[in-house]
Amino acid sequence: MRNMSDIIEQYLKQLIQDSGGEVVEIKRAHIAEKFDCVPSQLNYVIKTRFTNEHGYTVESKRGGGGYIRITKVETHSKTEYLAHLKKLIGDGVSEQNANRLVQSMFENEVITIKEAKIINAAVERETLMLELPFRDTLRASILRRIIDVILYSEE
Amino acid sequence: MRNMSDIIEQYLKQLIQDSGGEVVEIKRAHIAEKFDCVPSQLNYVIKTRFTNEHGYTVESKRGGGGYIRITKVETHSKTEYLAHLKKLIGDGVSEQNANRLVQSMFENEVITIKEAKIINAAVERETLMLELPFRDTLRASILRRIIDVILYSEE
DNA sequence: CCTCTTTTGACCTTCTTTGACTATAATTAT
DNA sequence: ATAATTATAGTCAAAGAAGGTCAAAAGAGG
Repeated sequence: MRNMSDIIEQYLKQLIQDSGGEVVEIKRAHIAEKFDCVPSQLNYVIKTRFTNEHGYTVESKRGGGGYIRITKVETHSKTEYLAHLKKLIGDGVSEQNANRLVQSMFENEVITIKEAKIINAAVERETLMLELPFRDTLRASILRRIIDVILYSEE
Repeated sequence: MRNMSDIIEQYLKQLIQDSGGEVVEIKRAHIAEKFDCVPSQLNYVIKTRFTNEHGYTVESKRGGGGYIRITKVETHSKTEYLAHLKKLIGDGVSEQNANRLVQSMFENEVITIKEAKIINAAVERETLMLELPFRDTLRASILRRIIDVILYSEE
């Protein structure tokens, strides 16, 4: 793969899978050493690839016996999961976060890849042709409506 | 041969063929060096010879480990039909006409019922929260973008 | 000549990597 | 108990590594 951050991302996701698909607990320094990078790179990876929008929760503790725990958000109940996403969207959402949400929905098999592309296209910056902050508001509105539709058509 | 852009075009198409005829991933700077031209020439080549209309999709990423990926898309039989729809949409479209278009796409099996619902949700009056005539303009923009991804993301 | 296409380069934006400095928790020494 | 030390993790900004944009200059064709 292309770069260290991507590699570490994959590694962590594998760890989650291997441990039952829900959670993983790591030592920051340990992973950093394994991949021969600075510890703070782990923070970067987490901040860009394991956000709420991506469907993860991260907890950590400093000091002796410290750790970083990454938990995958429960998606067994599609209803709750989608309600959760709607909450994250709120009244406004950036394109970056929107993409993360869509990615998460795809990974959780709520939508297909084609649906993901359609949704992303609908909320792209260029498509929405508006200035901030209206653009983020509109994007949120569109996404919330789409999620509603997905909720309906599941039943 | 005639000029650098044509040569690079041929080279890239050859690369796609050699790798199974579907996709190629390059480093812009690397190709530029190979042909002893400025990196931005690659952008020119891509913009003039690997467009959607030519049957290609281009994705890219900046920063460390960056790349440009060119994917060849089978131009399926629906191409003309969708181009026609885009023309109909033009710079503005009412909700009613939008719904008709979406319905038509569904009936022509260009999209699934769920995709139809998603698209309709995205362009609803309520969702778009704008006054006329901006609303119709925005709706047109969204629909045109969506048709593009439908056209060029097939299979 | 005039127009269209190609070539170039300066400047911009985005993403990643790195490291110095900070914050917090546990352990050990006083 | 309290203080000092050690072990972790977090933050933030600078440096580095790509790719993107745009318009001027150069070239090709009619």
